[in-house]
Amino acid sequence: MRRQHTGRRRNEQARQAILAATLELLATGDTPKASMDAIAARAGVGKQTIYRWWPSKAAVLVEAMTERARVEVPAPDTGSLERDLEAFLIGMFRAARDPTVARVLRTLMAEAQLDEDAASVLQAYTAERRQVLFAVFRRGQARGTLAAAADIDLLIDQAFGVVWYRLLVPHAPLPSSDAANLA
Amino acid sequence: MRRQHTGRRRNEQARQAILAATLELLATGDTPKASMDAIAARAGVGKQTIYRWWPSKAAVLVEAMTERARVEVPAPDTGSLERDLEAFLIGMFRAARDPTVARVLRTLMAEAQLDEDAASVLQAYTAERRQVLFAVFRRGQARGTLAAAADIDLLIDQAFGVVWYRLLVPHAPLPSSDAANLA
Amino acid sequence: MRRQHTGRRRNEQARQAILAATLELLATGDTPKASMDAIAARAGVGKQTIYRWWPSKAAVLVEAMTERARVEVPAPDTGSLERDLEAFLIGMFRAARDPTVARVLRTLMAEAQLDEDAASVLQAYTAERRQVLFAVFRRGQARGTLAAAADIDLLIDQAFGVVWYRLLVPHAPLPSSDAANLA
Amino acid sequence: MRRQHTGRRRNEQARQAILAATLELLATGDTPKASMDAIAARAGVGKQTIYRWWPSKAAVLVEAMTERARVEVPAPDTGSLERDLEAFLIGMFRAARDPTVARVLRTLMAEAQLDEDAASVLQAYTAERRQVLFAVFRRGQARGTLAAAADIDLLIDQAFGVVWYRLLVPHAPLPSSDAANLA
DNA sequence: CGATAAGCGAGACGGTACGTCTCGTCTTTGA
DNA sequence: TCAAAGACGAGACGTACCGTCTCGCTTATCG
Repeated sequence: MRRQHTGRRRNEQARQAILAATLELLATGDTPKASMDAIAARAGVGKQTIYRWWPSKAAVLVEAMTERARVEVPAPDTGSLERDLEAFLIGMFRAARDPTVARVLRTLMAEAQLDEDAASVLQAYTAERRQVLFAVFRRGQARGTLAAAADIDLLIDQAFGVVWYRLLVPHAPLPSSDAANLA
Repeated sequence: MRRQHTGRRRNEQARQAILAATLELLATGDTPKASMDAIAARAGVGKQTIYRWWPSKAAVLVEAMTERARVEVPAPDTGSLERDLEAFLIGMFRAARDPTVARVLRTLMAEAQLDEDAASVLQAYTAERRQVLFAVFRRGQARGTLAAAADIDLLIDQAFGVVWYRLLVPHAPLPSSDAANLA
Repeated sequence: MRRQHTGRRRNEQARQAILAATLELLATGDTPKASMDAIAARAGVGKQTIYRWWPSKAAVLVEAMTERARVEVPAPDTGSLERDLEAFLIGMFRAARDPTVARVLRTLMAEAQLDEDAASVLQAYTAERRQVLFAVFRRGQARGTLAAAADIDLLIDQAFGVVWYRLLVPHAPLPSSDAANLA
Repeated sequence: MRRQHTGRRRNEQARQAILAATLELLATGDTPKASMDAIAARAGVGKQTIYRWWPSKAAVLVEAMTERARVEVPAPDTGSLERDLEAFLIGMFRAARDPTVARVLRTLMAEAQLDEDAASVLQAYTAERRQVLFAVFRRGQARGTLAAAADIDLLIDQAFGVVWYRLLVPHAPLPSSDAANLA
């Protein structure tokens, strides 16, 4: 019988240090200085340790964001499509207003345009987020609040589109009131 | 009286060659190979000639895009807000479907997240594009087709948001039918 | 107690390749083509690897020369000042007649005039070479063959001066017979 | 019959300004900042004006040196080889002690190693200087003070070699006393 | 006096090399 | 067997000069 697992186990402390270092580096200064070398140095970790567990910088970014920042907006189920939607949007807007989260998302997006692996990481992340909103709309259709013919995908894109657009081309804040209007 | 202009004039041929080389490099292959070195080499131009006239890669991208690709969607004035809007959106979607334009826009967006003055270049470009759509909505309000209280900025963000979102997180095409629906 | 040395060790193969490439590039052609880029490319090495270990091109040149070319003229001790001196000079002339060595020395000297820390590299190299000749003259003084009042530094400068001068302003060859005359 | 000379004449003021600017730039600072752009800018002159009259930077250096700095050591004829030689050497040493002259000579030598044209300029300059010393030694032979079999070329090389060597590898000053010793 | 011909300051041009930065991989040693 | 430390090949970045090439203006000579 083969040995199941020898050697040292994954160091949870290191993992935390890496994610923390990533966010800290992105939080400070205007220009994002979050190079892999910088992250490793600040986390007191070898670069290989990062690459052992994450396939790319983007993956680190996503995990840092979802684990430590509060981006995972819950999908409420109040019984009313409008209220569910508004709650979701307000949560999303609030998260996006956090400067660190904003920075992470922007860096992630940039990375995704330049690197194929990063793109698929972002793809996975957004797909998962879309799923939540999808459920909200589906419930609306089930209840008859939303026309069965409505193009849910397009509706979702409108919601996420506004947030991303304001994140990436910062021309206006993201007040919660807009979330309500949008709904 | 001061002399008006001394020294050799800007070489228009070089300028064209640079813009052309930029688009060509972005058009080919999956990974964007549009480094400044590559652009200069392909254009048969010294790197300094690029840096003399454009402050950043982003600036080159925007100029290449607006000059040579057909991204400047006109703002029609048919008398009907709905028709104007639909025409604009369809034009925008069509432009975004061109692979080269898409690549340029994505690269530009990535650059803008990583580099401060790339950001201001993108800012200027989007502001100008927003202006066009702004006029359309204003006319709608003037005619009473659109509620005076409507948040035009938010409406504009919805429109551009959808396009950018689909460009940057490619999960679905940009069919013209969606443009109609959106309107 | 501090750790002695962690991390990957210096790659001796890379070091050799760099020094070899340097000499090869200097050996070929009339105009010296030994740019850092060219050296790195020919050695199959990243430029950073060169800059990690040598502060300047001059440092690479000196090391290439002392390691691979036979410039380290030994200091004989035959018992006679005249014979020692002649042997040293003949060795020096012979080395300087090698086209590659000549090219290296000339490039090194040029670099030293234009770059401050190239100058200190050359300084160190020449100081070490002077030391050898210094010992020869000292022995002469000890034996009484050379007047105690003789300005050894000046004598050394005459010896090296002639060689360098003929290297840098090539108006005549460096026949061994001259070395004898000089002695 | 062909026209002799039409058009504007060479601007002597510009010529002087160029030579002055060259020396001034070499005189200041440790690192030689005498780029052609810098010279032209400081002289208030177009670069083409320099290249119209001098084939290379080295040519400008030589002319700046011979025209404005006092390097042209005269060849005295006192009737005694020893005195002539000493006078010449003292003059040479004094000139070489001037920091600006030293800088010019060093830059010139560096240039000559990297550039073929510069090399021939230096060749011409040194050949002319050698001529002067050659005459001195010849007179010595004529008078019988110097053995007819003496290798004059080698003697000249020793004299110039010492000066150049101390200029290029600055390890000791150039006191006039050494000039006497050398003689 | 007007045509023709240089020379001039200014500065853009195609190039080459520089030295720095970051990426993701590879290697060594200590724990 | 894992982890830190850190060297490695690769390649883009933005800057500095080089020597050449226009521009439009100024100055000289000649028909």
